[in-house]
Amino acid sequence: MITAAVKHTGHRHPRPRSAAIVDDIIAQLSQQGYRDTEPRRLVINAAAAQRRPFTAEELCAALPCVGRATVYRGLRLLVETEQVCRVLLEDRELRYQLSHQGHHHHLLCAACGASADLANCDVDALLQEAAATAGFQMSGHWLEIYGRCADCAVV
Amino acid sequence: MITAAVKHTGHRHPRPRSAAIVDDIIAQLSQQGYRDTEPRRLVINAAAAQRRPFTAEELCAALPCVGRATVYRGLRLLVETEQVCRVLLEDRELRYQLSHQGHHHHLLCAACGASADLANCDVDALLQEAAATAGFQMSGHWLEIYGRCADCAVV
DNA sequence: TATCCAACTGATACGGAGTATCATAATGAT
DNA sequence: ATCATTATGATACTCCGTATCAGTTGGATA
Ligand SMILES: [Zn+2]
Ligand SMILES: [Zn+2]
Ligand SMILES: [Zn+2]
Ligand SMILES: [Zn+2]
Repeated sequence: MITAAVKHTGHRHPRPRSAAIVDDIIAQLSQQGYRDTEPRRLVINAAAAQRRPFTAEELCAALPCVGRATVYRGLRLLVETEQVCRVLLEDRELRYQLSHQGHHHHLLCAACGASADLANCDVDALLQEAAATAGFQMSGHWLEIYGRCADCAVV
Repeated sequence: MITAAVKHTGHRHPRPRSAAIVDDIIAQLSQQGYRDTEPRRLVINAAAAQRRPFTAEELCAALPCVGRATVYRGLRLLVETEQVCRVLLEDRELRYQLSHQGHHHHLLCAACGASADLANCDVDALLQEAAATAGFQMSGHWLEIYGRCADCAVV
């Protein structure tokens, strides 16, 4: 049986490191009028525990006590509030990962599944310009980068 | 209306303008060992008749006499042989369009659904470089650009 | 032209991913 | 403690795409 993460609010026992993340996200959601519920915390906690971009179904499997619809709703909310990013693999499988805020793109390793952020990249400006040259007003874009991370690189 | 260059192959009755396209694609497929079949021609013809990126289901609806599985298989083959591109909309809906060969990206208009190609863009080199800086070996990428085409631009 | 096999087709059924519904439960403001 | 609002979860559903498989067709060969 799983010993559930007990909610410690201000006493001596240290909580799992992800607890701070969960609290932070819950706080952000509260600010926007969303409630602090047990299933929602479980979803956030499970998402934070993943080491790789994960699928909604993986989260469902990791949370047998949370309804499937609730997991999907939770993820959708987290994406809407930009706490979680969507990641699209080459085979169009949709995965998620905790967001590091701000606009960025993902370097996705085909070998180990790792995801790294590519920020501070002027791709966006370049695209904007290239689009404008074609008389196109760019309002957004979707960019995923596939390959191999440093650890999995082929010599 | 656009008067297309009709390919006259030695007889008097002009065929629909798309016939040349169909013949060309069928020829390419034949070269690779794929057969020239009636349903396959119908799929290619219907694809060529679309003015906007289209969904597989739209093609099925346009081809009631062709089995659904055949339409899907036909599209898959056309994508594999690079006669057709996949286009991913912002809501992750998958659409297709005849390919203009070579690597390129799409400028997708949210207002009218039009798609224009963005070629001759050095985004790829920039990405490659940015990825390399992060120790990442880029092998591919997915990029779609959303916004408004010249006709639908907001002043 | 007849033969023959691999490729193709289409009806059907299946599976995965995500959402609509709706009765019930929990939250948090008062 | 009350109560309106929001959230939950079981279920059923839709949508997209694919596996299956018996029957058909294309086209190479003779
Ligand atoms: Zn981006
Ligand atoms: Zn890796
Ligand atoms: Zn591309
Ligand atoms: Zn437009």
